[in-house]
Amino acid sequence: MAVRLTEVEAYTGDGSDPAAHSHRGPTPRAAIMFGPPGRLYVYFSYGVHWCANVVVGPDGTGSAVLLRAGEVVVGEDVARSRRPAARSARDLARGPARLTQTLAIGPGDRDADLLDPASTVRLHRGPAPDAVSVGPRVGISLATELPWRFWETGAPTVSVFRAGGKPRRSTAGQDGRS
DNA sequence: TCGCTGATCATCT
DNA sequence: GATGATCAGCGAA
Repeated sequence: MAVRLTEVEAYTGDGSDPAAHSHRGPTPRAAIMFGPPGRLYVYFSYGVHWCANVVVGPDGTGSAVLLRAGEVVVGEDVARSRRPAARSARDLARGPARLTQTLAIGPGDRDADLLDPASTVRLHRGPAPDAVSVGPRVGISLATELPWRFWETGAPTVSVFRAGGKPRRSTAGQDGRS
């Protein structure tokens, strides 16, 4: 089956991005981010979900692109069987954990080479979208000022913006969430 | 459609 | 011992 990506976020390990898993160096979890580009970085989120990233940049950079959303273009029946909770086609891969569920990506796909035709998960280049929008990343509480989320303008599968979890005391931003 | 809450655990303090 | 790069289900508007 295949999904066309409609929304992604960038994270860098060069020290300027405290929201990145690689920000504290190559810990066991983030080690794959520091490896060669084109590999899959998979992490377990909130004790419930798996999310997928594509490692990018020169070896050792610790940078990756989080796959946030897409639309199913091949194999919608398979996607539906994997995500019975989806109420509409656009919910099949709308959000990073839903995307991995639809693609059946999990811990077994860690460090998969996305450019190797023999891999179970692969990344292909598709036609460029008509327009791309840029804005703040979703669901993080650090470095919210970096406009490192990119999505296809107008795509119905794009995540609704949410500010990060609980406010982090260091930065000035004090919203009323508790 | 919006807002809230529970689930559940690897990672880091 | 606290905290998330989240989602689904619920009730209310």
